[in-house]
Amino acid sequence: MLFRIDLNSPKPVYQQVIDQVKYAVAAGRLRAGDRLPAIRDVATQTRVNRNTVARAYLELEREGVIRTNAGQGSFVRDEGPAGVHRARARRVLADLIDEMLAQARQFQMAEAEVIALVNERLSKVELE
Amino acid sequence: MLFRIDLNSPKPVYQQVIDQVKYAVAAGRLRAGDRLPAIRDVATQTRVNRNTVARAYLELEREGVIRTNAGQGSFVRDEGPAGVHRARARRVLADLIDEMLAQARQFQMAEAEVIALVNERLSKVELE
DNA sequence: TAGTTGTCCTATATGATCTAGGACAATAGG
DNA sequence: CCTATTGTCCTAGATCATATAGGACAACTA
Repeated sequence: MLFRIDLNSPKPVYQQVIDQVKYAVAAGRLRAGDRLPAIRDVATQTRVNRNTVARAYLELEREGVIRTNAGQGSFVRDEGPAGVHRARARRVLADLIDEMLAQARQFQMAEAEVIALVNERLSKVELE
Repeated sequence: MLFRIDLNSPKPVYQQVIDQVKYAVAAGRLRAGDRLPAIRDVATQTRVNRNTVARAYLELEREGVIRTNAGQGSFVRDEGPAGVHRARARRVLADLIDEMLAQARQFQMAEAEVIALVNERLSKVELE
């Protein structure tokens, strides 16, 4: 696992670390039990203060993505029963979609136009 | 035109004003030539400092959404030949869609599953 | 025992955001 | 001409999030 930090990004550094870990886990590049690099190592390599990296790891643990123990390091957690997370994921995504559709209605966009736009973005985003 | 400002939102107040004007224009609630409320009036009604509102109006003028003259006020600009407002609406919606797709990717959802979910919500939301 | 690791702590710096209010030119309407 | 309105410009300060800096310590490993 290596991090790419952009100091000029509007996104905070600690958030970039969080997102990159989450993405790596979702993409399968990091699997349950895999160890994350040590906070101080990440800090050195990315030239970021160690407290900033620690903040990211702390948040990741609070969200249940990793487990961490002093002296050992931080490790990707087991997923647990897949069905539960799956249902919750669907609910979260449905809310986002509803919000998007509400905006489309405000713009008086036709249904076909919205679908076309979704497909257009899908082809660009390269899902999975 | 009236504004709804949420001081607890992570989105800056001036950005909320900008977005609400843009959305109103894109949705057709504000049309070319329509006058925006005076900066000081908006500030009073929303209990926001007048400089904050002025910053939003300034940004809207720089983006070509409105034209403004001291002593007169601010007015929605003509669209021009290209359908600028329409294009802006598409961009706003594309951003929302991208955000949604990013979340879907985090959830490791297949493309087909996302599309199915969009269609499911579409049929419930009754677009237009 | 010595080194690694995560954690906690205080202190400081910076930038964005927001507030506060003074001052002024352009405009509109008597 | 006079007055009120409107947008604009200015300085000043408060607050918050982010990030840096480094000291200290407990848990763990070899």
